[in-house]
Formats: sequence, structure tokens, C-alpha cells
Amino acid sequence: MTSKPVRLTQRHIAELAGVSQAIVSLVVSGRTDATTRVSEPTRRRVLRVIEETGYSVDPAARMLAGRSNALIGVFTYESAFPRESSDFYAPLLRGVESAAEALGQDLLLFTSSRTQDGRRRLLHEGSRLRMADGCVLLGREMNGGELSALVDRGFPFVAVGRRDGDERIPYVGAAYCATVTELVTLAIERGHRRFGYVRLPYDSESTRDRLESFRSAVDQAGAEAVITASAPKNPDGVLDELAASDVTVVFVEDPEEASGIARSNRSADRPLSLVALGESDSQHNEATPITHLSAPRAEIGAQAVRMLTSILSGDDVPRRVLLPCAIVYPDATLGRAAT
Amino acid sequence: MTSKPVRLTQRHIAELAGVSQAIVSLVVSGRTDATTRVSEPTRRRVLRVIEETGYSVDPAARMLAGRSNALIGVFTYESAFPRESSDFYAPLLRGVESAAEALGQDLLLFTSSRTQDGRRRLLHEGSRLRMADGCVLLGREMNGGELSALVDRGFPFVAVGRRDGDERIPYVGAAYCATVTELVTLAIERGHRRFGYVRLPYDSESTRDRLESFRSAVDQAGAEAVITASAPKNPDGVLDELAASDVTVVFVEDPEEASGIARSNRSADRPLSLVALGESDSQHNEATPITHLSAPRAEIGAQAVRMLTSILSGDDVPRRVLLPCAIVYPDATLGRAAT
DNA sequence: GCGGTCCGATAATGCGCATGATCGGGCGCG
DNA sequence: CGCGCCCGATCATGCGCATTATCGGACCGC
Repeated sequence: MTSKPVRLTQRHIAELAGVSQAIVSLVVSGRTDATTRVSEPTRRRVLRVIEETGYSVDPAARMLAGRSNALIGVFTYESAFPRESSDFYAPLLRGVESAAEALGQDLLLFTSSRTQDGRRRLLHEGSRLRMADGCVLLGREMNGGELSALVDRGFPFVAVGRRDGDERIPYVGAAYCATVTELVTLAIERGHRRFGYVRLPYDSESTRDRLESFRSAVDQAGAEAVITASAPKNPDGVLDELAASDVTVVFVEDPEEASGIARSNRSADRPLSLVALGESDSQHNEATPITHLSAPRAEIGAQAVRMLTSILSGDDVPRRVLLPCAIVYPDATLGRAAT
Repeated sequence: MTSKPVRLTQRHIAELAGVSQAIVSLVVSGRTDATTRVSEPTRRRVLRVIEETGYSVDPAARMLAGRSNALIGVFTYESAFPRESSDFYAPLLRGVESAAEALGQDLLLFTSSRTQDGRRRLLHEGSRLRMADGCVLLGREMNGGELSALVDRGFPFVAVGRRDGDERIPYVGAAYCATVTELVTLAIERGHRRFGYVRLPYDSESTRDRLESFRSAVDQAGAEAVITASAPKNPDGVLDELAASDVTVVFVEDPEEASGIARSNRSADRPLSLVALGESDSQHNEATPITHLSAPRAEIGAQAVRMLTSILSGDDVPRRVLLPCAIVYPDATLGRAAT
């Protein structure tokens, strides 16, 4: 049963309705230009035939003929539907989807990109990026060179997350900076003077951003900062190390790790104050809340899509946007320092 | 700084390489037909120019010219990245993504045009369905008429989930039937004779499927079935009602509801045995496991994509597939009936 | 009655690519 | 030397649509 579908075209519709193909085109695209018009009876007749036949415009042809196709590319450096760090992608994609929906755009997920040690490559021979009008880029880490190359080629895109390497790169990110400073200030107010910081092992704009804001805020307040590396498997070790440094409050970059540390911490002799500089889905389910910073991921995704469509339509909009973060449970695990 | 999008075409490449456009086409599509050939030096020259310029083919044009584009459409009746029933879509999409990746296909998510009371419409004027080579359909409920219309138009697609309305509809689903029967048999073995069943309020193939298998398996065993409606807000009420009917084991369709009922149940005087006929993500985090049935969602999604590509390449493959479910924690909440 | 105007519809063209038809030239063979 | 052959490359066309230029007719005012 090999189906041989006779492709319906505007020409067919035109014949059935007794008009020219051009009229059909005008009707379906709903254009009511000053220079071109369709009489009401004709329009109705065409619409009726369309309805009866179930015709729909061939998007490829429309795109080729010069009109954009309302196709937004979504490139994720890792799997878009991961089992693990779903708390990272899921809210972003939710935002992307809802904005795309609101704008009448479809989403093109580049799943076919060849992979190099688990990560997808943005540019490679036969890249299909151009299939979309423009592209939203998602990933914790991105290759700055690739982004610059994209700019060079005039391909419209928006990165999600701060990318300061090349100033021509448009992005939407989270204003970690301000909120981290705010959190430090809060801790100072509550009497803390020695700050621990558990940092993530990799070095991206956002990690740097957070660390720098932390450092400078702590310095500014004349307090002390003790930076230590992440050790997800060994929360006790991290805590011991920091406690030995006499810190009274710990800032943890990775929210998952923060959960582990929080658990150890609760059973410690003298629990430290704890702040997570991020948010994981599991934190919602957690019985005991942690004071943490929350990036507006859904909003960031949505904003990225909106920025992209603005760019595509030639509007002159700000191309580097940082959205404010929230402080969740400010009183949960950020207590007063023992005096 | 409005970028001048100088669209690179095969003609440009051709000029730069000093050949004709046709040669470029042959090189990029890698066709080595018997009738057309390109000498090695020429091919290399063209490839070099392509590399230097970063050209890649315009998919719309290629599509229009009749070649497929390795583009798989994904249509979800609801949001693809929902906050709520993410346990439904997420594993399916994970499977879809991984299969697409393995097959070198990209994914086109139809997020545009949400028209009828929050549900997306599959067919509507201006549908972009045809931009994809074929389409995978996801959703708890689908409009059978629309599916038939798709078949009529010869559009290649595969539904996820059993759709028996029109026998021409290809699908990949879960073999609930066999596993529900298995679970009933297990309960019988453990001495249960009066079975409660908490059903979902809507009527789709899968709910019907489960209920019917339940009914017939219980009948077959000469046991009694008590069917009651879902009442997610009132687990105590449901339990009381069933306990009053002297049932000793309860089958709950909705996994979320099952969690609620399980909680009430544990604190009851005489806990009933409990079986959930589905799986939610929250069940993984739950401290106390529930005996439940698990549909291989990721595998179903992957299989749907594979079936679609097979159909597209004209292979004659089975078009209605049900994948076996698993029974998880068979001993957790399905105990022996009090004698 | 005639030029002018506006309305409604059509003809013609090109978007970028794939592909069958065509072409030219080098070479072997008789 | 001439014929045919095949390799390598080009030409020409059409996919379905949007769009511009064009056309014909009804209607207006003078």
C-alpha cells in the first residue's frame, strides 16, 4: 500500500475555484496590501475550495519564495531531554516553547549534529543550522570561537547565558552578579564575617560572574572569603574543611551539591549557614528548604526567543540582557552568625 | 548595525570554484550516480570553497526540489515541556531525541497555532506539518478524525500510544493489556478475590485497554471487581469506599493518585494492597515504593521514530507495535490477602 | 463621448536546488 | 585518419509559492 499522494498546489485550488494561482496565494497569505486586492466573493470561493480539499501551503516553497518560515532553531550542546540535569534545560525549554507558541513560530531541534566526546558540534560540515531563520543556543558551556564564527557568517542567533567573550554575541542571561551581592550583604547583616565558597570545577561566564561578585562583595564588606573546590561525593569533607577555616556561612554554586552539603550540615555539631547559588528541581521536593538564588530560567528562554525574532525582523533591540534573579527562602538556612 | 544577510548559494560557490552550479549540487549531496560524476580535483576544490565560506544548503530549496530533508516532525497536543505531567512527555521525548540523533534526523516541534481550548490543532489552515518528512504524534488523547484525515492525505506519521479507531493509523504503544493481566494473576496468587479499580475520568484507548484487561482477568479468575471513579483530592474517600466494598487490593490507574492513596493507606487501620497502573517521576523519589506497572516510554518514543523513518524509506514494516511493560517492585505494596 | 481612475484579476518572474538532457574533447581502435 | 565511446562538465527545467508589472473593464466628471 504505497501511498501516492497527489500534492495539492495553489494551481489546483486555482483551477477548482476558477481563478489564477496568484489569487490563491493572496487569499492564503491574507495579505491586504494597497496594491493588491481580492473581492469578497472570490475570496470566499477560494476559501471554500481550500476547506473542501484540505489544502495547506507548502512551507518549503513559501520559505524559498522569500518569506520567512517562522522556524526557530534550538541548538543544545547536550541532549535536550536529559534524564539528569533536566532542571537546567527543562525550564529554559519551557520558556522557549511558550514564547515560540505566542509568536507563532515552530521549533527546530538540531539533534543530528555530530557529536564530539558527548557534546554536539555547532559548526560542522553539513551543518543544518540554516534550515532555521535563526537559532537559540543552549548549554552550560559554549565554544566562544564557534559563536564568533556564527556572527561572522551573519547567522542570526541568541545565546542563553552570559557570553562576554565577543561583544557581538547577543545573549539573555541571569543577573547573578547583583543577587549574589545581595546575598552576601544579607549574610553580613546577619553577622557573618568569614565566608566559604564551594565552586564548580568548570569555568564559564556565569561561574566566573558569581565568583567575582562574591569575592568583591565580601571584600567590600571587609570580610574574609575561603574558596574551595567542588566535591560532590564528599559533602562531609567539604564541610569539615570549611569549618576548620572558621567560616560561618557557605555559598555553594551547584544546587545539587548544596542539597548534599545541607544534609551533612544538619547533622553536624554546629551547623553552618548555607546558601545555594542555583536551583534544582529536587529542591522543590526537598522537605527542608535551602536559602538559594533562583535564575528565572523560563523567562530567560522566552526572552531569548523574543530577542531572536526581534533581530530577525530587523528591530534594533538591546542584544545583551540579564534578568534579575530571585532569592528563595531567605530565612531558611541563612541564619545569624554565632557571636 | 543591521547585518546584510548575503545569502550564500550554490551559484556563489560555483563562481568561486570556477565550476557550474550543478557541480556544486552534486558535490554537496555526495551523489555518485552512474550517470553523473565529478573528478576528484574538482570535488576537492569545491569542498575547499565550501569550507572557507561556511556554505550549507538551503533546506527549503532542497525540500522544494523534491529531496527529503531528514526532518522529523514532532506534534504534541499539549506543551512539550510541561511543568506538570512531565513524567509523561519527558521520557517519550528523550526516546524520540535519541533515536533521531542515532538516525541523523533533526526534530521539528510544531509549537505554533494553539487554537482550541488549550489543545493544539493538528490540521488547520496554514499548518506547517509538511515541512517535515513525516511526523510523530504525542498526546494522551488524540482526535481520531484528524488522524484519519492525515492518512487520507498520505502524510506519513506514527502515533505514540494505541489508536485503534482507524486501522490504517500506525502507532507504537504499550502493551498494558498483558501486564495488567499479569498483575491481576499475581494478586490472585496472593489470595486476593475482591479487586478495587480507580479509573481515570477520560476515555482513551489505553484507559479502555487497561480497564478491559482488568475486568476480563478478574472475571476469568472468578473474582469480583469494584470500579470507582478517580478522586485525586480525596484519597481517604476512595479508600473508605473501597474498603466498605470489602476489596483487599486496589488497582489505581493514575500514578499520581496512587501516591496519594498510598499515603492514606499506610496510615489506615488495615492497609489494602495497592497497585499503580502507571509510573510518575515522583515515584522514583518517593521513599516508599509502590508496586506498579511501567510503560517503556523512552523505548516507545524511539521506536516510533524508527518506524517513521522506515515508512519514509518505503520499507514494509509492522505499523502497529505494542511494547511490553515492566512490573516494578512486585512485592512492595501487593501483599498477601488477609485470610 | 472621452480621458482618467480605480478596482479586480492575471501573467510572468525568480527564490535555491536537483536532475535529466546535452555537449565537448581526449582516446582507442580499425 | 575517421568513427565511436566515455568521461567530465554544463544547460535547462521545474518544484510551489510570493510578488511585481500589467491588463481589462466599470465608473466618474467634464
